[in-house]
Amino acid sequence: MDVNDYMQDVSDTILRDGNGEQGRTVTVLDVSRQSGVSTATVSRVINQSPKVSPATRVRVLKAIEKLGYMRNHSARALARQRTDTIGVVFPGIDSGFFSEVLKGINEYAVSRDYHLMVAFSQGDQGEHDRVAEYLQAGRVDALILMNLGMSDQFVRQAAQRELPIVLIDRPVKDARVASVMIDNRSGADAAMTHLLGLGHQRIAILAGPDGTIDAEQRFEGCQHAAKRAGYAFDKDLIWPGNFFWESGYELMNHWLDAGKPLPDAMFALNDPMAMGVMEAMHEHSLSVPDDMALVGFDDVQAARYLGLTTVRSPMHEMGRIASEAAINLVTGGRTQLEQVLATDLVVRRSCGVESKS
Amino acid sequence: MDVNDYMQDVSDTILRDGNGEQGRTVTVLDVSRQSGVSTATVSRVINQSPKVSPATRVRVLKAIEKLGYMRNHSARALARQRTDTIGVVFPGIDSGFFSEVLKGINEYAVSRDYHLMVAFSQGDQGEHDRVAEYLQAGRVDALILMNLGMSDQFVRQAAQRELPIVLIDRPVKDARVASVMIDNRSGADAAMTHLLGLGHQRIAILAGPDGTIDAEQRFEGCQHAAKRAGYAFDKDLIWPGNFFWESGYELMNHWLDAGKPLPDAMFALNDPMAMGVMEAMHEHSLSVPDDMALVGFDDVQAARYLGLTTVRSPMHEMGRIASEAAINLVTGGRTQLEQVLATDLVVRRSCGVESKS
DNA sequence: ATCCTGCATGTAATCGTTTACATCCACGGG
DNA sequence: CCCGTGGATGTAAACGATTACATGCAGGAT
Repeated sequence: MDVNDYMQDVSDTILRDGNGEQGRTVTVLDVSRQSGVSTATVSRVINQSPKVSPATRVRVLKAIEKLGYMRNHSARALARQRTDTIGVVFPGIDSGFFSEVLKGINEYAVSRDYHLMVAFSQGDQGEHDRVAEYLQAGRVDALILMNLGMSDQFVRQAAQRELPIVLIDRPVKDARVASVMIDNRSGADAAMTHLLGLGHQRIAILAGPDGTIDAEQRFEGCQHAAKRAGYAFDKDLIWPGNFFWESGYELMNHWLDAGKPLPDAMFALNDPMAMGVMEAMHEHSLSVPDDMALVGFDDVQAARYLGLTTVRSPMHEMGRIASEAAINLVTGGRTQLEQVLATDLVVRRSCGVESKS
Repeated sequence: MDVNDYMQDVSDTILRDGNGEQGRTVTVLDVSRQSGVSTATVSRVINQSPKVSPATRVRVLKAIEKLGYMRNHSARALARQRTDTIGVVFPGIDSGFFSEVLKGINEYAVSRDYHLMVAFSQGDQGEHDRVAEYLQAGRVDALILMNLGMSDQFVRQAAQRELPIVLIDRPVKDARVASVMIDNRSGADAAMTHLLGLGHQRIAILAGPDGTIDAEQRFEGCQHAAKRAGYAFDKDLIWPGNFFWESGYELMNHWLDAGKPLPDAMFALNDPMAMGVMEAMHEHSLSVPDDMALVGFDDVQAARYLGLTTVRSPMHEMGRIASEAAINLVTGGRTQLEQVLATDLVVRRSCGVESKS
């Protein structure tokens, strides 16, 4: 195949190619013929290699334009052994928290020309592993796991396959795994301190499910604040929530239906539960904050709509940081393996302090 | 390379391969050697071809197990000219509607062994096209577009590239493009009829942005119901919303701050706006439904939390149907190109009728 | 014994790029 | 006039699978 056969100016060639509406895919070979260079050079142009003379570069670019060439991802990935894609495992159930994180992940990924492949974890244990397995086999360059329930065993195993892994909202268990967390303790401490500062005497805690890091750390924050203020919890006022809206709704309904007296204030360890509590109270014609002050945690979108005082988790930033960590791990850039992001209290009307927005 | 050289039983071979912890990737060739067959046969086993004797099948499977082989996606995609992946373009801003649709898409896709690649459209026009361009070049087998603002031109263009496209919540403009819609008209009609049936005299409509299909169809539904009931709209009570929470919030605030009298009822053409209205009223110490009945549209998750009467859009099912259509288009299965899904009214307390949940 | 049939399997081309290495050429110094 | 140097470009071998086609073989019909 003598390339010189094609050594004619672009405008000379017969126009049978039309504007690329043909069925056959346009490849680098077509471009190389059209522009009279080798496929290697075409590839160099595509990949912005500096080792191409300006003249050939424009010739190739013209040919690309004319033929409507688009590079084939699979072939490229195969040759380069990278996919420019990061996989994200998304929890099946989501209260808006992870959706927001996902946006952050995406935003940064896009800025580095990476793409996102998402898989949903349906909740049950076996499913978790199966879902993440999808992402093996060279489909993605790195994995971001947003799922609290993912088994440690799996994480380690995956890490051994030389697949960089970033964990969100979950501690590291292994080297080779990066993690991005939020400062649950300080956040909970601040919220608790705020409630105590308002002079509330009987403060209830709507806790999270046992065994999850967030639930534990947030509770620790509460205890720490209480101790510092010399406040002692009433055991009866520590409710066993599970982080779902329903749990707040039902626990509060039971409490009220049983005719028990409301606490002065309640700190629900995440927003959905706080919203469940609000709803139950509303249905009993009780008012937040008049009958009970209420504080949540995370600042999901709906919290603002409901005027819920809460602790803001920097979801968007978590995503960005995780994305950055993942890509840096792939490209060999430096990365801090464990990052803890600050939280801050957002005061709205649900805690009884008047404030804008 | 004589395969007979490797014609020994698996258990005979030297165990220098360990359990696959080596750095080099395990390929079909490795498996073929290990099991004493050709790569073709290995491939046949992997792809569940029936043309393999049971004996060899187990031998190959053992080898795969032993070496920890995982097939390489890029190579497979390159050879088969399919990726088993469908791309989803997700709107940058989302009130929970599209997240839910996405879950539906995923659920069905998983059941057919397809994967999901997502891209976010950041809102501005140019971005839309750029984002969807990602998904070209053989990265995905089909595209599901959830974005209202995607330009028609782009859609047609993409359709010409033989890439099956499914539009969600947006009408077809071209053959070769499937679409999944909801029955906005009937839904709005039902909501309006409900409000009229409750005897409300002054009913406000919080409309959607001009030019979007949903907004138009929903409004038509209102008009239809009104005409049938012999009810005439007050022009002043048709508010120009834009489907965002802020729009409901601000319009209601302005109205109240101006000291104008509340309507008897309001139908916000989507939930976020209804929630904005609720919030504004709440901040003015007004009650829904006592001071004004309120109905929304879509039944996003938060609607339930707020006791908002609304029209349910079958988001999950839309996703499922879209996913099914996309995959069927790829695999050549039959597909109905335009599907309209039914909506139904969900009565909660915001319209003044008492009812459970 | 011969031939045909059909199943199980192997051979090798192919998918579209990338990239290490080889080549070619022009230019400047000696 | 020769040679070394370096920049621009070409050659061809990967990358890891799939698959059309060829082959070999066993068994039944004749």
